[in-house]
Amino acid sequence: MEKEKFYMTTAIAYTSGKPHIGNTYEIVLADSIARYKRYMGYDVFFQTGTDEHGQKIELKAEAAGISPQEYVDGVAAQVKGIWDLMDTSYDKFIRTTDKDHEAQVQKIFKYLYDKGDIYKGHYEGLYCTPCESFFTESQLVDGKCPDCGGEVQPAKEEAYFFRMSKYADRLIQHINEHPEFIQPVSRKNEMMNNFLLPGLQDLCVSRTSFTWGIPVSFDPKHVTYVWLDALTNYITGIGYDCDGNSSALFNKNWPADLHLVGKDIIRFHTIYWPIFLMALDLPLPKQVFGHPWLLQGDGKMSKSKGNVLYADELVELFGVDAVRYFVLHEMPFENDGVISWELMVERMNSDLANTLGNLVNRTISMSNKYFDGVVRNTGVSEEVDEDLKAVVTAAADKVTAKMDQLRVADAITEIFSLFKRCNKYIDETMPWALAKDESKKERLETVLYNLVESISIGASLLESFMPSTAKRIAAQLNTSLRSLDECKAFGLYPSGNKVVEKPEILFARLDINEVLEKVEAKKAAQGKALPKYEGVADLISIDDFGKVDLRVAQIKACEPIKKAKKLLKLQLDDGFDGGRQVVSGIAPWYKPEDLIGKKIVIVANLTPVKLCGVESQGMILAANCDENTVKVLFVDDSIPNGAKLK
RNA sequence: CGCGGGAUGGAGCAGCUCGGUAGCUCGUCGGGCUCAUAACCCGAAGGUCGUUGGUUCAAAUCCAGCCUCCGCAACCA
Repeated sequence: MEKEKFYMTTAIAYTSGKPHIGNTYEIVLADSIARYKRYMGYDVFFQTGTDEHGQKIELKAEAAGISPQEYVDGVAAQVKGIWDLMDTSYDKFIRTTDKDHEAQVQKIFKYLYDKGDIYKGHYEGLYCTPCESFFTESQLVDGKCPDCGGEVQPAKEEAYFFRMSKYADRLIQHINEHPEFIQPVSRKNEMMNNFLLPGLQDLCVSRTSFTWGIPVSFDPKHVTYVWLDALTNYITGIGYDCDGNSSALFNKNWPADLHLVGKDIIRFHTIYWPIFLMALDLPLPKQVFGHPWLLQGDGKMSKSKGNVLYADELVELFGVDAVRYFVLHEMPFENDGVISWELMVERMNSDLANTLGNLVNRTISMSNKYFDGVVRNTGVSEEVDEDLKAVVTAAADKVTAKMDQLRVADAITEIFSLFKRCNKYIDETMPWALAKDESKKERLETVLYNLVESISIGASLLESFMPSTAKRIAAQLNTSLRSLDECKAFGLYPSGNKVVEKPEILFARLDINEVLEKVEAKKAAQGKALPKYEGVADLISIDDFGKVDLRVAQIKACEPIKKAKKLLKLQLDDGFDGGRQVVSGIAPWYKPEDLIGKKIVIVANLTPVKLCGVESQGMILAANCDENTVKVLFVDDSIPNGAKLK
């Protein structure tokens, strides 16, 4: 019988930097699904890869002093390295800088242009120069820029657009007729209500403001803008050809059965991507699953503190399968999961070391102790065996049912229920008591056989999620992992087989304090310690200091900025005509009326910037008292406005 | 009114779509057992399911408002 195909993808990772544990989560989740589908008998093709174009990368490369290509080569290798480290079984790793991908994107762009779905147009609207933003008539406040209140003028900028509206009705119909298309369902309503029903805007698909992208073949000053470039990887990666010469792989696998993406980009995958496909006359993917995020909890880990979690660091401390187990287990289904060192250690100890590791260990130990490792089924059954057998043989179907709904965390829980049942069985049968009675010897053999058999099945089911652990268990039991069907029958472990003499510790228990110490030690080793004043910035010369022009100024007016939570807009008398406007992130600590009239110190020669669209011509000095408190530096009223500090 | 998510015994979560005994893991306490990685098994305590109101015979679950926490965004110059 021909195997049914199953084509699934992850989102491609953006190569602006090293992927952290949250990115890694997606590939591990996808991998466990891919492996389980194979296990179920599907002919799976599993694609992942990297998204390598865009302005951000251009800038990063420039900052690093290398070409964008060199930059993305480096990051892509890093991404692939982590995917491999996590033991993921992808079939194809596509990069959007692959030549065949680029060629196809150009062809697709041209095709859609010729077809009239892409047209050359303009960003047109009322432009606010300081804010560098376009607005529509309705967005204006009193005919002025809603952000800064400044004058706006009509302006336009050339760009290519995709006619989204043309296909909107078809898409709405498709979504309504295929309730399984967007998963979880809660996302479906979000898409419909927020984007589709109000009416789709045409999508800008080219840019002229940067060059690191796929040029539009017939208008090379434009490069293809992100979504047409990135989303198409799902078809180009398996050999789509716009001219009609698609590969056999493509013809077999398209449409995709599952796109696995982060919930943040589900919109692009359930609206823009299907519409692109309609325009190309291709069938739509069967399902898009927007998975939740893995967040770093407890405030002890954050980007700003420079201690973001990376998969390779976690692996170093816990091992690949433990990290796989953790990310899969902590991610319920619809809600975001949390990761912290404490939670990692708890799961390690409780589930992996105690429930699973210890079970394998004690079972093998008893086999050796009582029967020199030989496991025989003597068929001396008792009532208690029945429930064990029922639980064990039912596990496969339960796991499959959960996996069909992509409830990976629940699927794993089912497997661990099996192991827990085994532990209970040991207590029920009390092998050590049987061992004391020579007449119970055969009963004892059966008990141990039942345990070994149950563990064999559990390990087999576990393989998709923790591949190397499953193999290690099988090796210790001196057996091979079972097929899914073989997991539904009890008694396939060869009677008379001999397990290893010395059980290997699968997962060692960890002490949370030791782990935290190691983490601290590692962090300390990484950060260059300053000998005397810890946390103080590098030394500068007096000349460097001289570059900073500090002045006293008085606050004349002050008001909050509507769009911002933390920002206040301050009008200052800095001793110069007209004064100046400064924006400062002190709203959580000061009310405007508390500040008016006060004298403060400002940095007078900072390059002006816009914050939340409001121009700030300097910065006021304030002290970080602790993590959550900022206090402004007020100065003596007798100091004249504009006085320079040194 | 920027977008989104959450609030369920000490901690982390499930249950909510399709109202009707509040469940799991960890922790705590008590007990059992000793094969095993101080592990395993059993039992107990502990919850007005954020708040107010509404619908209903019945609300953790549906509806409205509120309070609060959190992510993201806005480059906290």
